[in-house]
Amino acid sequence: MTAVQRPANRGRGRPRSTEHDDAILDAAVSLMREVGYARMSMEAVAAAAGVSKPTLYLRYAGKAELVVAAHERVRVGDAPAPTGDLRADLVAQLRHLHDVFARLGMSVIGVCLTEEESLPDLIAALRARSLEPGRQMMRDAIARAVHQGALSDGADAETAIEMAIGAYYARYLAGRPFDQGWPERVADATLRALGAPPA
Amino acid sequence: MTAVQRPANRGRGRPRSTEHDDAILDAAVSLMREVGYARMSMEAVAAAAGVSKPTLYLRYAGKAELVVAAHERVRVGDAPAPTGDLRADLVAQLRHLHDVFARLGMSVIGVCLTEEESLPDLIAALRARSLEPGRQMMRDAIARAVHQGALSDGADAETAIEMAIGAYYARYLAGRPFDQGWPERVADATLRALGAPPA
Amino acid sequence: MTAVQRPANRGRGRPRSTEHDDAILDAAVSLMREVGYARMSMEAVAAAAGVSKPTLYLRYAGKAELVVAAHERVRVGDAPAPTGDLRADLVAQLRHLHDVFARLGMSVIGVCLTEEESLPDLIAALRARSLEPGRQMMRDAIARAVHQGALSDGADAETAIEMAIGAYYARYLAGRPFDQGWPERVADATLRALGAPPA
Amino acid sequence: MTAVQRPANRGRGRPRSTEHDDAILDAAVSLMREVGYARMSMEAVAAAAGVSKPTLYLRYAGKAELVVAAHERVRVGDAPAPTGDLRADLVAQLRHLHDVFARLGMSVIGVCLTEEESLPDLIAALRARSLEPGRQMMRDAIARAVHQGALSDGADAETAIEMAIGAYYARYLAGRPFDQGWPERVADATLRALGAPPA
DNA sequence: AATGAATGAGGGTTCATTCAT
DNA sequence: TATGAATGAACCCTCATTCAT
Repeated sequence: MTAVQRPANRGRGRPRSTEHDDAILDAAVSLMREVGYARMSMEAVAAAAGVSKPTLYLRYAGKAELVVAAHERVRVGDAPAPTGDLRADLVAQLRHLHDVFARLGMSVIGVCLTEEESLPDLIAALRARSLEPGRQMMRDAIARAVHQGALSDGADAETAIEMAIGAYYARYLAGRPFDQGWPERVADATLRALGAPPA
Repeated sequence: MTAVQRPANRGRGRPRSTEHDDAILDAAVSLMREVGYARMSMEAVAAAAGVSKPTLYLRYAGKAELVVAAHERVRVGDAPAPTGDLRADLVAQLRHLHDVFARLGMSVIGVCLTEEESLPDLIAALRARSLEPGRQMMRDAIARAVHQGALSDGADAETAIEMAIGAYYARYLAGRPFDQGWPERVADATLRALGAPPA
Repeated sequence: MTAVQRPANRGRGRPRSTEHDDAILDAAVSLMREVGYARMSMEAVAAAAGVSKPTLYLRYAGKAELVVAAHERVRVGDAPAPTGDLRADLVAQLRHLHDVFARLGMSVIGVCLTEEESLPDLIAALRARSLEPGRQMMRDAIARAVHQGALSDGADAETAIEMAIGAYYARYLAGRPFDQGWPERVADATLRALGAPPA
Repeated sequence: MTAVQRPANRGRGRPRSTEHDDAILDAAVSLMREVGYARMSMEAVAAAAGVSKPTLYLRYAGKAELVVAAHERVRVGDAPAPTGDLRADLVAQLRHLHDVFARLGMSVIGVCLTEEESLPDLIAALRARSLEPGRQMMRDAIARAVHQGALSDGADAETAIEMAIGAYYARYLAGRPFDQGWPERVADATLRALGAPPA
C-alpha cells in the first residue's frame, strides 16, 4: 500500500535515518517484551523511538510487519564456543539459553503462541533466528561426541535435545527458580538420556 | 479489585442464574483459546454466553477476574490410571498431556507468559489446576517404580519430569508434528535419564 | 458487525434516547450540507449532536450508513397544494423546489455526484425522498391539465419536466441569482414546451 | 494562498520540466474525476504523474491551487460547427454536452457544489472554461436563427438555454439513461419553448 | 529542480466499563 | 437480576505539508 523497505533509492533524496531504523526496532522489541503484541501501540513505539508515527509506516506496512521485522533482527548473541567436552558444552549452552530468554523475554514466546494464527511470520522468525540455531548447537556438540567415540551412535539425539531445551520452558512455566546447579542437572540427565556411560 | 463472586445474597432477591454462570465461564475459556486475552472482548463473551455485558460485571469485577475465574474451573480431565509399569504410565501421561493442551489450547499458555505481570493470577490458576497435577502424576509413578525396586532411589526425578514435560513445549514451539511414536521416544529417554536399567 | 437499528428490544433495558436519535440525524444532515461527506467527521457529528462517538456506532454500522439514514429522513416538506391551474401549479412547485434546495443544500447534490460509486445508497435515498416526488407532482399537474382539456395529450411531459427542474441546477451552477420572476419565466417556457396555447 | 506559478526564474538555474507540468495537471484531473477532491491525495497525484510530492509544491501552493489550475486547463473540446439550422445545432450541442461530461465526469460538478465555499475558484474555472462557452454557443445559434427570421425576436432565450442544458443535469441525477433520441427530444422542446413555429 | 524522509493533526472504529430502566 | 444505552480512552492508520539532501 505504502512505500516500504528502502525502494530503489539511487542515492537521491534525503537518506533514511539509520538511527531511526535502529531506534524503531529496539523500541518494538522492548515494548513487545514489556506488554506483548496486542497492547503494544504504534504510538508507544514511535514515542519510545523518538520518531513520529508516519515514520514507522514509511518503513513498515503495519504493526504486524514491524514486529516481525523487529524480531528478525534479534540475535542469539555470542554462542558459547565448543570445548570438545559434551557435558561442558551442554552446560554452557543451557546457561546461554537462559541468558537469551532473559534478554528476549519469555513474553515474546507467549506472543508467538497466542498470535500463532494471526501472526505466523513472527514465530517463523523466532524459529529461524533463535530456536533453531540453539538446537543446532546442541546437535553439533552431540555429533562431535559421537565422532570422538564418547557417545555411541544411534542415540535419539533429537528427543534428548527437545527435552533439554524444553526443561527450560517447563521450569519457567512452573515458576521455579533457575538456581545455580540447574544447567548441570539438566546436562547430566541429558547425557543419561543419550546413553552416555556414567562419568 | 477482587472478584465479586456472590456477595451475601442471603436468599433474598432473585437468585443468580447458574446456567448463566456456566455459560459465561465456558464462553470465556473458548474465546481465550481462540483469540487470546487481549482480543477477547467482554462483548464477545457476553454474546457467546447469551447474556448482556452487565451480567458479566455483576459476577466479576472486570475482564481479568473473569478469565482467571474461568481458568480456575478448567480441569485436567480424566487422568490415566496408573498401571504399575513406569514406562506405560509415562507414555499414557505424555499422551494425556497432548490431549490436555489440544483442548485447552497452547494459546492459553501464551497468554500466561505474555500477561505474567499483568495477570499473575492466571498463571497461578493454571499451575494449580493443570500443570502441577500433571507433574504430581509423574512423581507418583516414579515413586511407585522406586518402591517396586524397578528404579534406584536417588534419581533426579524432578529434572527428569521437567524434561519430559518440557519436551512437549519445545516440540510445539519448533513446529514439529506430534507423530505416533513421540510419547514412547520421550518415555524411553526419560527412563534413561532416571537411570533405569535398559529393558 | 455491531448491533444496529433497534434489534428486538422487547421493552427490556434502558430505552434508546429518541432525542439522541434526532440530534444525531440532524447533525449529520447539517454537517453534510456544510462540509460534505468526506470532511464530515464522526467526531464532529457526535459533538454537534451532544453524544459520544460510540453512541453513533450503536445506531449505525459506520459513517456511510449514518449519512444515508440521515438523508432518508429528509422530507420534501409541505408540497404546494394543486390549484387546478397548471401555470400556477408549476410556479408554486418551482418556488418549492428552490425552498427545498435552500434547506437541503446543493452541496448534498454535490456529494451524491461525487460519491455516486462509493455511496450509491445516498443518491438512491435522495431520489426516492426528494427528487422523484418533485417530478411526480409535476406529472400530476400536467395530467390534470390534459384531463381538463387545457393541454393536448401527446405532449412530451417527461422532457418538459426534466427541463423545468433542470433549469434550477443549470442556473445554480452558472452562479446566477434566483430573482423574483424566475419561477414564472420557467413555468411559461415549460408551458410552451408542452405545446400549451398562448395565454 | 496564491499559486506559485513560475516565479521570476529569469533563465537562471535548471528550468522546470514542462513534461512534469503536463503530467501533474493530467493526473490531477484524472484523480478528481475518479475519487473527488477530498479523497484525491497529493501522494496519488505525484505517483500518477511520476514525480515526487515536493515537485507538486514547487509549482502550486497547495492541493486547492493544484486542482484549480488543473481544471483551468480543461477544454470543452471541439465544439460542433454551426450549420445554420437551429434544431440541428441544438441537437449537436446537446450531444456535445453529453460528451463533455462523459469525459470530465459529473463528479467534478459534484466537487464544485460540495466545495463551493472552500474552493470557489474551482467552480469559477469550470464556469469560465466549460459552462459559459456552452451557453454562448447556444446563444449564438439562437441569435443566428433570429437573424435569419426563423425565430421571432423577444423569445426568452436565456431561460430556454438554462432549461435545455439543465435537462442534462436533471436526467443524470434521476439516474435515467441518455438514450438515442434524448438530444432531439430536448431540442424540440427547446424550440417550442422559444416559440418557434411547428416544423 | 527534484528527491525521499519526516511530521502534526486528525479520521474511523473498538473496547472495557458504567448508567438507567 | 438482567437488560440495552452510553461513554472516555485508545488504537491503527492516512494526509497535506515541510525538511534535508
